[in-house]
Amino acid sequence: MSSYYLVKREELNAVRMEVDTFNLAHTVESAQPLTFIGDYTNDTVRYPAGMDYIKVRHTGTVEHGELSASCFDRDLAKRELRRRFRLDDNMQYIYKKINTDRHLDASIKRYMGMRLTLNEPWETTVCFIISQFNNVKRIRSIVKDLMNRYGSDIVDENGNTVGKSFPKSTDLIGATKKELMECGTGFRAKYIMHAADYCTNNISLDKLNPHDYYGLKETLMEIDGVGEKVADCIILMGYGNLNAFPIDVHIKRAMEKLYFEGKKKRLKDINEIADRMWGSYKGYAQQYLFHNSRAGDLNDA
DNA sequence: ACCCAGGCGGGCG
DNA sequence: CGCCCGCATGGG
Repeated sequence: MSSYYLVKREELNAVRMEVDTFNLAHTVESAQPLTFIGDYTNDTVRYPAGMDYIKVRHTGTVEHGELSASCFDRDLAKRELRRRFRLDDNMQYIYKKINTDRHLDASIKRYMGMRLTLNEPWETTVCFIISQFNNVKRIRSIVKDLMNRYGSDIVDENGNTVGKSFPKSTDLIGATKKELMECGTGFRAKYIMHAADYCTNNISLDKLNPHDYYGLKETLMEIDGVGEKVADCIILMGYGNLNAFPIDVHIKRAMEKLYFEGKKKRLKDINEIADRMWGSYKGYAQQYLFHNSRAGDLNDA
């Protein structure tokens, strides 16, 4: 039975790491890794990583606990945890940097241990193209449909299918507009088609320099459907560059309310004040503000 | 019936 | 430039 092999697989390939200042539920609920499937009652999450399927579990307290991951490749699991959940971030230091006022202080206290995640550039690009003018629940649904239709089967060592991979750009090149519409992509179908073509034939997302904020932004915005905000999301969550400060409707409203007495401001002004307050850590500030401003929003599951 | 959702591209003044 | 509009779709 497949369940037997899954148990065995987990026993054989489980990797454990100690982790401080970590909250898995907040990290997943903040809806940045849109391919993640969370099971909060067991404090676990599972998601595809390349042609592997990872299941992560957090035990212990937020202050000090343990992360365990199981997948086919033990070394991959170890690298995955560190990289994907940014375990090398010194959260106490980062909190010191972004805790500039009572708003950030409250958000940090509320979501203590929430991490940014670092995801694959291509997956991040597709997910955030889909995110535009959309809500999180539907974004997740669309991403899931795309994976089911265009992803490859992920199989364990016994040939049992355990999930679907995230489709590569080459997997999506053959997609027709009709098919993409059936996945619920709507008017974004043409963007996905262009992105698949452009990222296969014109640019190589994996070769871009994560540290070159402006260079990244310029290149990413060559893709149809990628503007300022989506580019910043990709730079932050696909390249791990904390200089990015994506300004969506939630952040815009929150920033105007908190720092401009509720007055309407241009994106440029909001970005400037973010830079003054949080400098090269503003990506983390954004994440805490974003999640806080979405609190009580039950639109996503 | 309306409104909104992690915006973007295109067109116009 | 800055502003404004349409855009697919599903859930409040």
